[in-house]
Amino acid sequence: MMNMEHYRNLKIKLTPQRLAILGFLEGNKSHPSAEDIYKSVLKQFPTMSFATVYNTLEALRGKGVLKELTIDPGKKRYDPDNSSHHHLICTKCKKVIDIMKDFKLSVPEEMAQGFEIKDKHIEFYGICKKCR
Amino acid sequence: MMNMEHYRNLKIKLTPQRLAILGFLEGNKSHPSAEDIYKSVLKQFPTMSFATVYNTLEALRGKGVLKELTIDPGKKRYDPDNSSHHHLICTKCKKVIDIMKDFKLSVPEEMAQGFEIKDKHIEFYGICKKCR
DNA sequence: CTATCTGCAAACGTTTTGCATCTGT
DNA sequence: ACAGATGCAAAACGTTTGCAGATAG
Repeated sequence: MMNMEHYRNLKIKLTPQRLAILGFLEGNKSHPSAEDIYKSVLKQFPTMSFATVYNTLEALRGKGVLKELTIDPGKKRYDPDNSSHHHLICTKCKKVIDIMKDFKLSVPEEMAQGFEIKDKHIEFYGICKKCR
Repeated sequence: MMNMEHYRNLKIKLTPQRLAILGFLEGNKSHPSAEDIYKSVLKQFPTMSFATVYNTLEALRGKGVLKELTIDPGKKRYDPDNSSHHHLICTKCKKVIDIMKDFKLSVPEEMAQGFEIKDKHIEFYGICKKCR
């Protein structure tokens, strides 16, 4: 459980709406979309708007608190785990699970065309237990 | 250079618009968006519409001629190379180059939560020669 | 001949923006 | 007090759809 001090260290204004979003995201492994987050927080704050959701997500991304995932065509999804890890995606139901393993991959220099490689993300695709 | 017979084997109607799209994609390593394709074909066919672009791309995807890439948040990009390969993306200018290497990766069973893994795609991120 | 495709315009889902008001620090 | 956040509505953006007319096979 994250404490208030942890949140204060983010140096962003801690409004009730933002605390609700942070609370929803904390430990959340569902890789939610903006709408998932909006719907959840709407229960506590009936005046919540998408503007606030996106504003908060962008602020948190800027602080390195979360990652924007582009695994879903047509919508962004968010991952509150900012550590380096990978994803396994069910191609039927779009469920996403974390793969917490550090793969050491080397790209031959002649393939990299002068790029300086900084990071990587692996998407594994498959069919989950339920969908099989 | 693909010949007409190759295209006929696709068993889709070969309209002039479709041939123009196929011509643009052939050997194209730029990973274009729908708009890139639309703009290019518009020069030859001033009445070209996005409906036709998307219709054709979906038909070609169905035939296994191209891949839809989700590397760019907010828009799909298309890769006329349907073989298994990976991508190196410049985080500044969004340039994408192909990494034609077969990485053998194993996901520990206890991490896979009963998924049947079928495929994978690696995105490498970096800064390209020009942007450095 | 006819199943399929084209092109237009409207609709859609997601994300962004402008702006008046409000609030955490 | 005031920099910065909220919430509403409108706009922007990429994509999809409905349909009347056109065309490849």
